[in-house]
Amino acid sequence: MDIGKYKSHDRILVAVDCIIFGFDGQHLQALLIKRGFEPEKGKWSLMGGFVNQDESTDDAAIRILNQLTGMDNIYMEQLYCFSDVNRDLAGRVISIAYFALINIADYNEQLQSEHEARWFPLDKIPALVFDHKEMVATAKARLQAKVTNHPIGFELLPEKFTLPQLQNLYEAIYESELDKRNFTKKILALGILNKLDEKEKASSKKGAFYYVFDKNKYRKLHSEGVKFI
Amino acid sequence: MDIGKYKSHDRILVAVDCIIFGFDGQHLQALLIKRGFEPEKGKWSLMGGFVNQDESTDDAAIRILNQLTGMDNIYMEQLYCFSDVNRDLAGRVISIAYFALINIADYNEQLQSEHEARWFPLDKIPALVFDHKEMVATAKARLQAKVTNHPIGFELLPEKFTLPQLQNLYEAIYESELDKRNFTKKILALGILNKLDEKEKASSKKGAFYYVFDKNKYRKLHSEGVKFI
DNA sequence: ACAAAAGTGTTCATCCTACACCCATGG
DNA sequence: CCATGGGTGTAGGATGAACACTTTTGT
Repeated sequence: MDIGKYKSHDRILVAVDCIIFGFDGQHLQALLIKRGFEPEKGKWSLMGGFVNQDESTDDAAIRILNQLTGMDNIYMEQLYCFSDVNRDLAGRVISIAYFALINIADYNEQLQSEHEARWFPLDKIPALVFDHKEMVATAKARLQAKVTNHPIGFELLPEKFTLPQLQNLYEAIYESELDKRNFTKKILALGILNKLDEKEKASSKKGAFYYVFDKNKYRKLHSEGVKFI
Repeated sequence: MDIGKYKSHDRILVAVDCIIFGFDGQHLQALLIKRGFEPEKGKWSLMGGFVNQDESTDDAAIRILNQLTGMDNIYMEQLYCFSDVNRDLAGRVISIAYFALINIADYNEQLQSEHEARWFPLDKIPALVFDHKEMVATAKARLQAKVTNHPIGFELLPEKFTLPQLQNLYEAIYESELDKRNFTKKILALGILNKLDEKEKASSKKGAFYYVFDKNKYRKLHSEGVKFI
């Protein structure tokens, strides 16, 4: 491909870094790895990698996420481009950050060990390389804002979940407690959850009914103006 | 600077493109230029340019915006990274799009001519090069979302403005009409506008009082949870 | 029987929406 | 004096927040 007039301009290394969120039932977690190469080898880091000539940053993020988790079809969205001149100790690299939401139970523990990956609760993130701390903070803020108007919280839960589990999730994301009755009322009023006959009995004696998110009902409703929790 | 282990990776041309919004009192406008170089020379385009090794994308956007408008201290925020492999006809270029809000009256007409720049109402944007149409659409959506919770509309107005002018602006952004009484009530209740004694008499016989945005009052209030219009 | 979590309604305050007339002034 | 746009208040409906007791069942 002819690069024509562009020849004389600076070319820059472009990376993607992924903030991967999971939920263990109580706390919101981020998946971090021990960085495997210099500089800063051995330090905690987001999973990342370089963007190739023949792939979009979206494709690169998908590839890199799959490398770490073995998972496909993960909810992911572009977060922000971090481009400070000295953000990477080894040279000029701009990074397009992505955040991903995964059901922590689907996560393949086996792959984890190759990269020395570990989940950290968001309030216990260790020191991270470069500007990764800022990336995590930005991702958390984006998640909080987004979850208010979009049904992405379900990405962090198993297919079947109970209302108490869902409420715990929202409480973890918002870092504040919600009223059980108001929460139930609001979420059920949306008409996007289907109640199953089955109960989850592990976490209480009475047991809580399972629900599933009905994407079709949501789409119909989503023509205009959705408000979540 | 040592680029260490990164040497073997692909380097990519990184551009920024600016969606520049202005407001003429009635319609929301975007500032476009006739592209001055190949490929697609002579076609309508967003103002853009390449990011240098020694500058952040923010700095590049500021530089490029200044080149076109001669203006500094412009409200600008990063929009999105567009990175499709074939988005630029002349080769692999990723573009970080920024959107800017300027007071159209401050805009220096002189500079305009160098770049053959012109304002276009948002509903009359001509065909644009590459993926710039998508960029404009994304910027418009972001502006609509952002203006609801953040006092950035004022960036599009002169320092002194009337309530009818402000309402026209919000109507232009939302593409819908607002009730005058409700609008006035809501915006004044925020307590972030200072009324002047002076009236604007050009657009009506009675004249409308000028107001100014009080950034300090806003900051105090902004500790937590602002809702705008 | 009791501990532990699930489930369920009502009241009050607040916010949003709809709506119409008088005012000031330049021509 | 009249045409034009500026300015103002209220009532009804919808939404959000606060709040406590009963149910189920495993131990």
